[in-house]
Amino acid sequence: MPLPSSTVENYLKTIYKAQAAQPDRGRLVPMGHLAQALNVVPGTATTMVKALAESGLVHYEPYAGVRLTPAGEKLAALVLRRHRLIELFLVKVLGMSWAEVHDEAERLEHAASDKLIDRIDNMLGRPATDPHGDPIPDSSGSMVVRDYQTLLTCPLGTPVVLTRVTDQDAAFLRFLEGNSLKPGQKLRIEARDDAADQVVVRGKRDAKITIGMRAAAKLQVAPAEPGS
Amino acid sequence: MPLPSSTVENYLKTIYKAQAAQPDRGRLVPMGHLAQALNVVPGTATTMVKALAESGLVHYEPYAGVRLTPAGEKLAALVLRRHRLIELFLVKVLGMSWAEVHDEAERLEHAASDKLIDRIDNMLGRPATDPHGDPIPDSSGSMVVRDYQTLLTCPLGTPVVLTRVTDQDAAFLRFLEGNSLKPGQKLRIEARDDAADQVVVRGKRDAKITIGMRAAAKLQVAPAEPGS
DNA sequence: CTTGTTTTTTTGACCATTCAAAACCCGAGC
DNA sequence: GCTCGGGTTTTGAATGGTCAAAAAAACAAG
Repeated sequence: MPLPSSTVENYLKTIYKAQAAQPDRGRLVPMGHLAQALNVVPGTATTMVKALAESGLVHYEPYAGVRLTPAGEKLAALVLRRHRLIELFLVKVLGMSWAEVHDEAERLEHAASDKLIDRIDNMLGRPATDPHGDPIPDSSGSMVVRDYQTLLTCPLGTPVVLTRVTDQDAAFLRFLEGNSLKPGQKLRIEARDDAADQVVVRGKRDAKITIGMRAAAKLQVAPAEPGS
Repeated sequence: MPLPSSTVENYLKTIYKAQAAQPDRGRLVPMGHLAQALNVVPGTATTMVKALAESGLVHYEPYAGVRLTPAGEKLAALVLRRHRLIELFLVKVLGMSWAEVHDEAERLEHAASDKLIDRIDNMLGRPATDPHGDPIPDSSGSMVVRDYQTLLTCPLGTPVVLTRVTDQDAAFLRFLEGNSLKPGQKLRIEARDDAADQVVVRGKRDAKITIGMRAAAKLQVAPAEPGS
């Protein structure tokens, strides 16, 4: 009943993201994974998750893992909503860099009221995605999840649009920014070489950028609209 | 050494404001007053204040009270800075009402980084006061404290400008807003009647507003600039 | 199966913050 | 000076979140 502490919000958010990241979205998230993502020892995660289960926010199976209940999922989505709207706001309105907004939003997301969030949402024109291309849940906690290809899986040669970057690491984002690799950017894959761990893309003004496969997997793309 | 928790920040801020509110700015703030302002029982305040004294942020005299050290004063001023810049930002940029920004800022002030605050400060043009007319400390923690008259003490008849409202109560602020009593508004005191507990003010477009003396004491004014 | 490794849970402890209530101090008035 | 009462401090306990390390369960082979 009482409003969730920021710790609880962080647990829910982390479980949510872990669930979304694994292939089968309904599978249990192992405790170890959760603990690592939250930077706590496994025992701490166990304790906390049991409390969350107590309040009906997660389903917990000892020695197996944890999964959000519908209630927990909604709460997590609202935290994500706050986080992503704040990120976009910081970039669009305050002119902050793509790379530095994550940490800021990480703290502000627990302090911003629904009223403030709604005002921000409104001011930004009810956006669908944040600066990284991550979808923003609406105020009821539902969002449109789209499955994209990555630079590893998309077809060679055909034009695509960068839609989403699934890594918030500041250094990585700065690298991308330096190469104009931001959501919305049109690209074409020139070559992929497994052995050399290379993906070669043509980006802005046909600039050639070569990245490794692990990085390429973090860049999601959609087929380019023909009419643009 | 570690960054202060929001609890610590709140204690410092409250002591700061209590010191500023009492006639002799260097006097000790009694524990009871502090506890009441923070909504904790006196014993809690004692415990916390002893810890603050331990870390050199306050000077504490048992059974007498507490006062900020220079270090504590600086920290408190920076919290106030964050609070007031956030309030002004919410009003100016997000179009929120004067009356509702206080609570929001109360939480955000503990989550906003220096970088963000500086960006806000910059965007607002390094303002000197917040929406209530409270002065905003600069990034080094110093601010210009000006002593104003109040509607109780200012001369009758002569034009004055409302400069500061020393009460954050939302209902009170809504009342003021409804009567165009916001900082910057030109006023003239028409009459004061101790017995009737009345102060009669001519405000915007000569509208006549009558308020009680306790309220009048919360409205600070400066002599109106002749050239306007 | 039994052994060894990995993961998870349990246990006991700690820190920050808080309250309730008992004990204490101190200045006002007699 | 003594006493009373209000403010203050102490004490003991609770809560939320955490860790370290011991114990237990699950898993993967041989």
